[in-house]
Order: sequence, then structure tokens, then C-alpha cells
Amino acid sequence: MVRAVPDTHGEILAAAARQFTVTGYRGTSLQDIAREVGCSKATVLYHFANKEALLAELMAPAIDVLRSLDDQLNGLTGAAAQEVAAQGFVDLAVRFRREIAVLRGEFPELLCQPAFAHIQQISDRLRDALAGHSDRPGARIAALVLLAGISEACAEFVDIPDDELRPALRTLARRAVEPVDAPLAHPPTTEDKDS
Amino acid sequence: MVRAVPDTHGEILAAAARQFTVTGYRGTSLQDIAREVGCSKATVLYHFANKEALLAELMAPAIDVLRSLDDQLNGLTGAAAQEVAAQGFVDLAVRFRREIAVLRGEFPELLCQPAFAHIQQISDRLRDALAGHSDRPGARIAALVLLAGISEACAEFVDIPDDELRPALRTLARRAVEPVDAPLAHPPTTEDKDS
DNA sequence: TCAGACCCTGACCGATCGGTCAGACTGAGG
DNA sequence: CCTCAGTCTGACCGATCGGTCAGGGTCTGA
Repeated sequence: MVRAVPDTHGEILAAAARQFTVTGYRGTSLQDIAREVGCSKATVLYHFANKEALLAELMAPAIDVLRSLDDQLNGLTGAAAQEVAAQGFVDLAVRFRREIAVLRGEFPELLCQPAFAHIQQISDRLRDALAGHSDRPGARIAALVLLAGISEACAEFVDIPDDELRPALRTLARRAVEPVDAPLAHPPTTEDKDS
Repeated sequence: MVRAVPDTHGEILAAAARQFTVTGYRGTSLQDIAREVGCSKATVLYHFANKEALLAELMAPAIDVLRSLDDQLNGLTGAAAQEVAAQGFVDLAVRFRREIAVLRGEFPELLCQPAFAHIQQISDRLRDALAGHSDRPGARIAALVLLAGISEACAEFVDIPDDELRPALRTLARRAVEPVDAPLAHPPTTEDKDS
């Protein structure tokens, strides 16, 4: 058999993905990655300008999809935006479970890096759409709980098949989103003094 | 005015809490904490055996409450367990927002430390109760989404008053929990082949 | 045969990490 | 006055981090 040209670049990328998933970005050293690939740390830095570039290349596909979901959301309002945001994010999260697991927890620090410059704004818009562009605290809190919870669930349930995880999350999202067009299911309480 | 005996121990604890909240446990060095307090790093290590002991003392109250919730849950089943788990966790999360923010993301690594030996099992039982002790993937996924989402929301909305955050989360939890006693709201789909 | 691009490496760099240690300072008690 | 416990510190330690660099192999095309 012909030994294919050793795709060191790809091997490093794959090893980094595995390690980042388990021990996080910060918790994984270039030495760790090099050891798993079976090369020197200098080789890792030959293929990638620095550790950050490695992460950026790893996350690029997920970020692209997130960006396109943001475009799709642009102009939509009310229940339509909620539906698209919920279903779109569920699909994205299920598909890019590994990438989400990498970011888990290190989100705030990682967002400072130039590669993730606009992620914060996009996810803010996503959250806003999921809240039905409402200012009600209940709606905004529900949106954040859903986005964060779905992310965490996808990162944790790595071994559940997509076809099982996706419909469960879709159902949950539909149930948990604060309705914005239809009248509220629960009667307004006494604390409706604002607006 | 009498200058009270300088409570360096407490000052270090408070500074650590602030720093951990912002930059995380791993991302905060003993030097950082010492700088904020205005003492030397050696002083920090005079008052606390090591960095881990500092974290442990910081988290102790939250862990106590979590443990008592676990006791309270012991023996409860079905909808009763779901209700207690949901409301109990919401209260705990709202109250210990800062502590949750500290753990944010570094959960997996931090759980390895002896101070947090049983947290994993407790949170597993909590999740199980929230799922109504059901094996249905939908119920288990909903429980995880809720627990993770509530934690994240509490860590993020640090400036929302408790009285606003708590009822919103309670309402959301009640809406999002997969009902286990009452018949399902949504008709069973075609994929009900298991069990 | 030779030049040059490509791939890879060991040795090394400065910075920072958590942690140790001997000793200085201080205030209370005998 | 001396002692001693409590508090605090600068200097230092080994380990590890991300990253640099000069140079060695190897392959290819002129």
C-alpha cells in the first residue's frame, strides 16, 4: 500500500480538537498536542502561526454557519424570528457539538481574540431574536437559559446520535421559549408595572 | 475611629472571589490576588495552604446548600421531586450567583479536586430528579438544559436583582420541565419504539 | 549536480506559574 | 528586658508555558 503523504497539518488539527474537547483550550499545551501527533512542538508551530491560529482554524466552519444563521435572522421579527433562531441554533449546536465543547467555559477569554471578534454580537442578536425582540426580563432570561443550556447539553451528550438529540432539543425549545405573539399562557402577575 | 484589626484573611477571600468571577480560577494567579489586596503573594500563601484551599473556602457555603438540597431530594420521586429540584436549584443558583460564575467552564477540571469530591454525584442526582427519574432522552436532555442554562443565566445576570431573576427562572423551569406524571402535552411521535 | 522549497527538530528564550523558606517586624505577657 | 507567637515579606525554586531560531533531511525541477 502506498503511504499517503503524511498530512501533518490535518493530524495536528484533529489531535488539537480531541485535546481541546477534553481539557479545554487553556488546559491543553502545544506539547500535549505534539505528543499525541508524535511530532515536536516546533512542528506544531511550523504548521500554525501560534496556538490561537490553531483554534481559529478549528472553529472556522462552526463560525461560518453561525454567521449565516445571523444573516438569515436579519429582518425577521416576532414569532418567526423566534422559530428560526431556535431551530437554527439547535441544528448548529447539534452539528458542531465538538466545537462547542472546546469553547465551553473559556468563552469570555476566547472572545477577546481577534478570530472571534464578532461572535459576541452575533450571539447577542441570536438571543434577542429568541426573546422575540422583547424587553421583558422573562423573555430575555428564557432565551439565555435556552442558548446556554442547549450548548451545554450538546457538549455533554457527545455520544447520543444526532437524530435523537435534535428532535428532543427542538421540542424543548418550542416549549421553553417565552411566547411573544400569542397571549401569555400564564396570567400576568402583579409585578407588571414597567412599560 | 479605631482601625479594626486588619482582616487580611477576609480581604484575600473577597479579592479572590472578585478575580475568580472575572477571569476564572485558572486565569487568576496568586500574584493577581495579592496585588488587589496590596500584600505579597507569600502572604496569600500564609493565610491559605494553597490556591485550591482558597477556592474551597470560597465555595463552601454554596456546597453546603447544594448538599442539603440533595438530602431534601432523597426519597422524593415523580412530580414532587421535579418540583423540589427545580425550585431548589433556582433558589440556590440565584443566591450563589457569584460562586457559579467562578466555576463557569472550569467545572470538569475543578471537580477533580478533593474539595469537590461529591459534587458530580450530587448534581447527577439533581438532574435525575429534575427528569422525574425517567429514562426518556427528552426528559434527561430537558433536565440538563435547564440546570446548565439556569447556572449560566445566574452567572451572567449578576446585576439583576434576585427578586426579578428568581420568579422568571421558576416560571421557566415549570414550563420547560418534561412532565412525568401527567400525560404528555405533545402527542407521541412515531419514534416510540424503545421501552 | 546543484539550488531551493518544504518539512521537521533540538536547543533555547523570557515570562509566569504555584509554592517554599529564612528572616524581619510587631505586640503582648512574664 | 527578654521571649515568643503571629504576621508578613523578598528572594528564590523547579516546572511549564508559548514561541523563536539555526540548521539538518528530503524531495523536485532545472
